[in-house]
Amino acid sequence: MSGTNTDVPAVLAHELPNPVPRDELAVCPVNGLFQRIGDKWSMLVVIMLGNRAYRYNELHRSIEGISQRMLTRTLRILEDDKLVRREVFPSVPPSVEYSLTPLGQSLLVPLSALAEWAVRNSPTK
Amino acid sequence: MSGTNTDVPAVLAHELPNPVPRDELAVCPVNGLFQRIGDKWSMLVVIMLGNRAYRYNELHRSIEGISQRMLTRTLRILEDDKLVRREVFPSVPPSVEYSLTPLGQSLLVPLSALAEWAVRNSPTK
DNA sequence: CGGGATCCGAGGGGATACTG
DNA sequence: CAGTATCCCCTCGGATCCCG
Repeated sequence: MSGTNTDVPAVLAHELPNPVPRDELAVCPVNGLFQRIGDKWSMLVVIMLGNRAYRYNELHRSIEGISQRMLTRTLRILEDDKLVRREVFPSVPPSVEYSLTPLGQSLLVPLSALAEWAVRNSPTK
Repeated sequence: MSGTNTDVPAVLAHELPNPVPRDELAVCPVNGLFQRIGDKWSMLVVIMLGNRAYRYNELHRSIEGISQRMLTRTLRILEDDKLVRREVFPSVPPSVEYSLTPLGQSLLVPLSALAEWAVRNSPTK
């Protein structure tokens, strides 16, 4: 149980000093990002917002298939992660605009690379 | 239901012809890959195998925290996706070796880019 | 050694209804 | 318009036992 992860790749070596307490592994930023990428909608929203700013219902209609609950939840999480910015315009009726932060935009780069890989290599099927 | 996804980013445009049946969206290779990235262990296994080939229990010990069930499941899925190759050596005791396919290795590139982004931009916290 | 089969809890995610 | 609240299902993933 002690001598594990000794030959871990460089990309993760930064995260696994060695006899890594498994709690540390859960907090690993790489896995953290991977988790977020995995939840059904996050990255789709990021990609949409990479296009331009959207208002709430506009986003809701554009993604079509996402529930209000999940859209809201996804946006809140992305907001907490500083990937998305939320701007409220106190008009009548109220208007809320979502856009990518600089951090969010920077994520778009490696993300697109991955998306292109997926497209280029078919659905594996 | 009809006029949606008209301003979808180029990266997804390939996948969403327009009045997209949501089943199609589920089959989208980009989302497909993202899902797989998200499930707790897949990409960790890919990264490990990016290092070198591993035998089953060796992999099990190296990741340490993964259950047999999930390791097996993850490997099977990755195998179906042609990302991982499984080789059985009919020795006594039996030996099974897992390694990345060329496809799997090619995934490693954009994946590392994403991992580096995650490391560079802290855990957002 | 390399798994498969089964059971179970946690939470991700959809549908629907309601609100400021 | 932009959400919140509730219910409920279903999958993910861990634990445990068993097998060739």
